[in-house]
Amino acid sequence: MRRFRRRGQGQMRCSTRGDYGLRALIELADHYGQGPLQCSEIALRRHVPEQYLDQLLTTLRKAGLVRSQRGPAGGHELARDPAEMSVYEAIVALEGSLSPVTWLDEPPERTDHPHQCGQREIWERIRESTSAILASYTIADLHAKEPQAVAGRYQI
Amino acid sequence: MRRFRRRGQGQMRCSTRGDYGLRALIELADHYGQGPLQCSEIALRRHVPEQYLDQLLTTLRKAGLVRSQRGPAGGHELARDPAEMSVYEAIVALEGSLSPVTWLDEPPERTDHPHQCGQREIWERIRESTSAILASYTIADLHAKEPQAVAGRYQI
DNA sequence: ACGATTGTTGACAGACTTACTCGACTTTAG
DNA sequence: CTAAAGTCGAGTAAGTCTGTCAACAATCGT
Repeated sequence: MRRFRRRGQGQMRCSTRGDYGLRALIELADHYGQGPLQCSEIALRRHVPEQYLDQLLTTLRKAGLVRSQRGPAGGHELARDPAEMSVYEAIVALEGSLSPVTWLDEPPERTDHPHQCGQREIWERIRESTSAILASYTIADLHAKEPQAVAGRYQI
Repeated sequence: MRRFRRRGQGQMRCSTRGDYGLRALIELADHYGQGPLQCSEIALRRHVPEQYLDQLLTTLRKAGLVRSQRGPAGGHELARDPAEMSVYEAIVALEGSLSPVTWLDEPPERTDHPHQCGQREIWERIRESTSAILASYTIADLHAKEPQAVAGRYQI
């Protein structure tokens, strides 16, 4: 016997990427159809570090969720109606695979541990239920639920 | 605009702790009622690093899932019938909170970002469905599903 | 009494991830 | 010309994950 270590709080987590990215999408949903918003303004209003948000917007653009306009008075806007954009798409773009265990994305043959076989079914069910829940919400849903204090302008 | 970085594969993950710990519990279930098993033997048969497994067994013992016997011919055994031990208990003991986002474990008041409010409902539903799935399996279920090749003795 | 085995505690290391920041240069559009 | 986004490449501070190593105590069978 040797030792053990304190446990942090949680596995299966969503990082700040998902959180910040969703905040940006909600802010964009708030301005949908009213022209592009600049990264700096989104960052200011949603309390996200600007240069970090920049990376996230690039990710979202490459995933086709956001369109960007260069030049003065340019900025970012939603590529589609927020009611047609699921939270699932956003989270997958921002966070990557939803697999709770890394080996779940690989075929069972490549998993060299027959000792964990019984587990595969469990984690697959969890992944599916997680996906289904995320897919059942749209960006518009989140936008609609947000408190008015935040929907107002420039709450610092 | 600045840059962004390659994304790894996945958030919301279960680490090797959960995997290894479950393997150990399955092995113990295989010997349930036949006296204690030593850490070294479990490690050998389930291909888990021995000293790491040691920590995990300590964690499982403190959570009341495993009983340990000191002295020669000592070892570890399941504290209860594997059919009465849920995978949920094991994973919570091994991995900690099941919250997909850290702030979910804190009360909404303490969450100082009203910008993420709409998200709380989503992540809570995911946590609940994950818990329900894990709670619906027992260690005995996993043990029963395991291929015979593994259930045999000393496959190296 | 001896030896095998677990219990407890503390330190540490290497690889990776997360959350960022900074700088330099390019492209687009008013 | 300038304001904005696009692209590329570095780097950092902190934390986590997966372990290893060492010392010492407690328990039990022989």
